[in-house]
Amino acid sequence: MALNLKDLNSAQREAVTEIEGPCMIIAGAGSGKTRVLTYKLAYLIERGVSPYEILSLTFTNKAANEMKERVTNLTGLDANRIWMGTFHSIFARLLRFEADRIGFTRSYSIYDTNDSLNLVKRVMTELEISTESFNPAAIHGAISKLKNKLILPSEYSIKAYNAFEKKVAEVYHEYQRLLLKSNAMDFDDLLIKPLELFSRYPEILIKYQKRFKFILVDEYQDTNRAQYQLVKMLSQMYENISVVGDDAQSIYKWRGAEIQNIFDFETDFPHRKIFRLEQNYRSTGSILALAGDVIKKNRRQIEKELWTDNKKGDKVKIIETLTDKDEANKIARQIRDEIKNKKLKFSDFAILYRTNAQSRTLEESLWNSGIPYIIVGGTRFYQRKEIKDIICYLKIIVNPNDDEATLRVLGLTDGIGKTSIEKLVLIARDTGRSIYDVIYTSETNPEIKTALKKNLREIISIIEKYKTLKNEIRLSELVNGVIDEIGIISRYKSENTNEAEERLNNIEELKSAVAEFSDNTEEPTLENFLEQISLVADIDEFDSRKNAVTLMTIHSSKGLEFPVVFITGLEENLFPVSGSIANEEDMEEERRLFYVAITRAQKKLFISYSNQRYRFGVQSYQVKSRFLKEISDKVLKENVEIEKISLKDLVPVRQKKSGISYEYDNTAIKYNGYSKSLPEFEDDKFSDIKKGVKINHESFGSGQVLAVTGKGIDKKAEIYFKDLGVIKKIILKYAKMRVIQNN
DNA sequence: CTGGAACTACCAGGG
DNA sequence: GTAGTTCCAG
Ligand SMILES: Nc1ncnc2c1ncn2[C@@H]1O[C@H](COP(=O)(O)OP(=O)(O)OP(=O)(O)O)[C@@H](O)[C@H]1O
Repeated sequence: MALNLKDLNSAQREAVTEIEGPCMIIAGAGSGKTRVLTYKLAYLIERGVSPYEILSLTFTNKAANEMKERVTNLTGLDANRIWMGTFHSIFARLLRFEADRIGFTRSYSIYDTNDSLNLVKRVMTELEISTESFNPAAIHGAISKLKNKLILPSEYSIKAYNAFEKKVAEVYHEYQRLLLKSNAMDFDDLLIKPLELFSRYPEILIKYQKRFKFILVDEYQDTNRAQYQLVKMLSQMYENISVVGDDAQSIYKWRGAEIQNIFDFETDFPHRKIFRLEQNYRSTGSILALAGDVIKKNRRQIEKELWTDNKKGDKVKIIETLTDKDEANKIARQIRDEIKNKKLKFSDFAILYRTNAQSRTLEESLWNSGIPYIIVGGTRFYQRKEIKDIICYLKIIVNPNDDEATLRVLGLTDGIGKTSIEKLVLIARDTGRSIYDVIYTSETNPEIKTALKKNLREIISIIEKYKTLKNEIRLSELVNGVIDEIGIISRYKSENTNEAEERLNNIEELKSAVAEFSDNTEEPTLENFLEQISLVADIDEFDSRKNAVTLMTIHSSKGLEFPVVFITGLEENLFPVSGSIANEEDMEEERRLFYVAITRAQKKLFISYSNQRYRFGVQSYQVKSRFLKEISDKVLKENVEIEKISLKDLVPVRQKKSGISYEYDNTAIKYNGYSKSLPEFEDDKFSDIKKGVKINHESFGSGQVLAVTGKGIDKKAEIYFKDLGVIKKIILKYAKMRVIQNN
C-alpha cells in the first residue's frame, strides 16, 4: 500500500519526509503534529525501516496505542513492534533487561507517589527527624526535584545550606539506600537509572544506540533534563532524531520539564533542520484569535504566527455567575440546549478546570440534569484501598525485598498492630535484612514472641505458595488464588454496606483487568502486570468512544480536541492558581495552561467565572481572573460575547422583617434560573433511560433497562440488576443511577 | 489490637 | 467538603 501524502500540507510533508539527521518540528496548537508523527512513522516503515529500529516516545500510553493503531491502518503493516510508549514505560521495560548491572533485579518494584512518601516518613522516623517540624511531603517533593535535575545525594549534601536543605540531604541519602535495598525504583529512578546504566556500561549504551536507528519524541517542550539526556545519548550514533513540540504549550515545569531543551537541541545538534507548522486545522477563527491574544502576553516564547482557513465561527462566550453551583447549572443547561439544537452527542463536550476539587460541583449538576459524564482523574483504580491491598501481596510474591508492600500487608493481618510492626522493622534494620525475610525466618527467631509467630504464619504460607506456583499457573489463577486466600472477599461480604459492595465490585473489576491483560499481552507475567498498572495515567483510561461529557483538568486535556469546550473557574487564586501569583515564570506557565485549554476547542468555547465559590467547605468571594482582564479590546469586540449576571438570576427572598429584597440565594436560584423551561427540561430528564440501556445504580450496581413506564417526573423503569440477579421497578426521580452505555 | 469518633490538613498539576 | 491521621475506650 502506498502511503498517500496528499493528506498533508506542504510544511507537514517536508517534516515527514525528512527522515535522516536531527530534526525539530515546532508545531503550533492544532497544526497537526500528531498527524505528522503518525505519517512519519508510517513513512519510515514503508521505506523498509523495521519497527524494531524505531523508538517513539509519547506523552501518554493512550497516545501511543492510538498512534500504533493509526500507523497500522496507514501502512497495512504491524506497528505493534515499534518501541512506542511514555518515557517511563519504555525505560521501565529496558530496565527489566539490564537491572542487574546496577544492583537491582529484573523483578524490581515500582514505587508510586504514595509508596515513596511512606518511605520518606519511615526514613524520617529512623533518622529521628520530626515530621511536625518538617513536612514529609515537602521533603519528598524536594528530593524528586533534585532527582529530576540529576543531583546525587553526595553532591547535594555539600550544597545543602539551610536547616531544611540539610534535612533533605540526609533523608535523600537514606531514601536512595533503602530503595536499593528494597529492590525498588520510584518514578524518577525510571529515568535516572537508565542514565546511570548507560554511563557506567558504554557497551550497553552502544547496544541500544544500534537498535534505535530512528528516535521520535512527542511533546518535546515538556521533557525534563533526564529525558533529554536519554534521547541525546541514544541518538548519538545515527542522529536520526525528530522532536516535535510547542513552547507555548509547556505546562509541566513544576515537575521538572525544561523548555530550555528546545534551545539546547539547536546547540547540541548543529546540523538540525527546523520545521514550523503554523496552520491550525482545529479551531474557528474566533477561538484562535482569543488564544493568540492570551499567549501574546508571555514574554519568553518562540516567534510563530498561527493562522487558519477555518471560518470565524461563533463568538467565544464568557459567562459570569454568582456561585459555583450556578456556574455548573448553566453549563449543564447549555449542554442540553446545544444537544437539542445542533444534534451533538454528549461526547462532543468537555468541561475543563484548573483543580480536581472543582469537579464535585460540576458533577452534581450533570447528575441532576440526567447528563451522562465521565470524570478523568480522581482516585485511581489501582490506588483504591481494596485493590492496593491485593496488589501488595502480589508485589511481595514478585519481590520479597519490597518493604513498603510488606508493611502494608502486615497492617492488614489480624492480630498485628503497631508494636509488632515496629519490632519487625527494628530487627530488619539491625540485621540489614528485608522485612519479609525477618517474617520468613521468624519461627526460629528467639526475639519474636510466639503469638506474633502464629500471626505471621498465614502471610508466609500464602506468599511462599504462590512464589512457587508463579511460573506454573496462569496469571489469573494466581491473582484469583491470592484474592481467595487472603479472605478479603468474606471480610467485605460480612460488612454488608454499600461501600463494601462497591469494594467487592472493584475486586471483580481487578479480576477482569487481569484477564484482559492476559489476553492482550505477549508475556502476561505478574511482573509485567504490576509494571503496567504502576504506569497507567488517568488519561489512559479515558475512552472517547463512550457517549458522555468529559470532565477533566486542563493538564489531562493536553493533546485532545472537542467540538464544544467549557473552561471554568477563571478566578484569581484559582486560575491563575494562588502559588503562581508571586512568580513571573509560574504566571507565564499558568497563561500557557489557559492557552492549552482554549485551543482544545474546535467549534464553540465557553469560559466562566463565579463571584462566590465553596473552597475548603466554606463560601469564599472570588475575583475575575486577570487572564480575562488582559483580553484586548479588539478581540473582545470581534470574537467574544459576554454574559453578565442579570437581574433574572436574582431571586426574591423573604426577609425576616421587611418584605422582599433582592439578594442571591443558593438554593432558590436553581429553580428560578430554570423556571421558564423547567417543564420541558424535566421531560427530557430521563430520556436516556430507554429499553436496553445499561446503567449503574448507586446501591444495586450495574443493570440493564427492560422496560419504561409512566411519564415525565413519574417515569419508572424495570431494571435487571445482574450483580444481584433480580429485577426491580425503579422510580426514576428518586434513583441514584447513571447511564453507562447507550444502545 | 481494633474500630469508631474527633481532628486536621487540604485544593496546583501527574508519571 | 473529604481523606487521612490521631486518640481513646473496649
Ligand atoms: N493537513 C491537514 N488537513 C486537514 N486536517 C488536518 C491536517 N493536519 C491535521 N489536521 C487536523 O487538525 C486537527 C489537529 O491535529 P493534531 O491533533 O495532530 O494537532 P496537534 O498539533 O497535535 O495539536 P495540539 O498540539 O494542540 O495538541 C485534527 O483534527 C487533525 O485531523
